[in-house]
Amino acid sequence: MKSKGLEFDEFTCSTVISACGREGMLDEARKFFADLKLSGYRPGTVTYNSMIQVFGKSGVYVEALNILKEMKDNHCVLDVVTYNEVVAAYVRVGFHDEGVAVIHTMASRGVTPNAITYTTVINAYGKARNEDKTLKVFGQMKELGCVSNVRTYSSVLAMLGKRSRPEDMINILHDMKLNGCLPEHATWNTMLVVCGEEGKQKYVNQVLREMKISRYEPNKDTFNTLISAYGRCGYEVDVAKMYGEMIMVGFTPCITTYSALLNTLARRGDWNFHNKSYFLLVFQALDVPMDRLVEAADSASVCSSFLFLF
DNA sequence: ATAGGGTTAG
Repeated sequence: MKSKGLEFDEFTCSTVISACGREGMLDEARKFFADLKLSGYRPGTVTYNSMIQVFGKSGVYVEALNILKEMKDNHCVLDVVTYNEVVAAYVRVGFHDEGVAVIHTMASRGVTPNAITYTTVINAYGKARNEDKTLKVFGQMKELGCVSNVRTYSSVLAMLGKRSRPEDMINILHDMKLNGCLPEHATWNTMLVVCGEEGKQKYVNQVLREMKISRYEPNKDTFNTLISAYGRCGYEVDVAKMYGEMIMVGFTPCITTYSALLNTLARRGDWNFHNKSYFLLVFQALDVPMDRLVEAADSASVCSSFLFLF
């Protein structure tokens, strides 16, 4: 471009800078940015934003804040992306409360926080298993009239999953549908993952009902997740039912499927002959190929005592 | 042109 005498613009600069960031080439980004300015280019909002992203994503938040300061000193306009990057830079290093503070700052400066802003902090609080703050920010978002989307809901659901709160998850799912937000494949998988302990099979059943109401077509992953979920609850009958249904609708079981079946057995822990014959009968009735099961056991490093069962 | 998320075994 230079040899042809073409000038760089905001498109060129942000593209180069974010490419450096994706590859973790911080020094190259620094040099490119410095050279730009030396050549007389005045960076605009998008170029500054991409620089903030580079340092924010890599956890060098002090440098991200320095870029922000330079941006202000040069009277460059700060937009919603700028603030969102600053929020991301803070939460990246665990400064969640500082991230929330940025939401207030931006609002007071006339830049309205959007779903991305809120989802960034909601997700961060969720990953930190901070149930109270996750829900608090989620509530504030709603009060201020910012509409949640599927990503916002996913973050809240993931947090509730980590905290084993299936009732709340189902409430959130209802809220989601009430707001016309459609659950995605992984949303359903997330819903199913929590229902782990004894007695939780009713939640798996409930989620399954919700799926049907939503006319959701389970894919292969969903069936694998369902088999695992029922397995974790110790509900072998439904494990078998799901396996059968999976075959019926035409999905080919894979290593994950067999591993989930194996782990259903392994979880029981009592390796007496009675269980052995019972499951072999069930598996045979379902046409589960034994060689595939052994292969799964092998690849999944299931304990040798389990292999002994066969 | 730059910003946020979730996925099955153990």
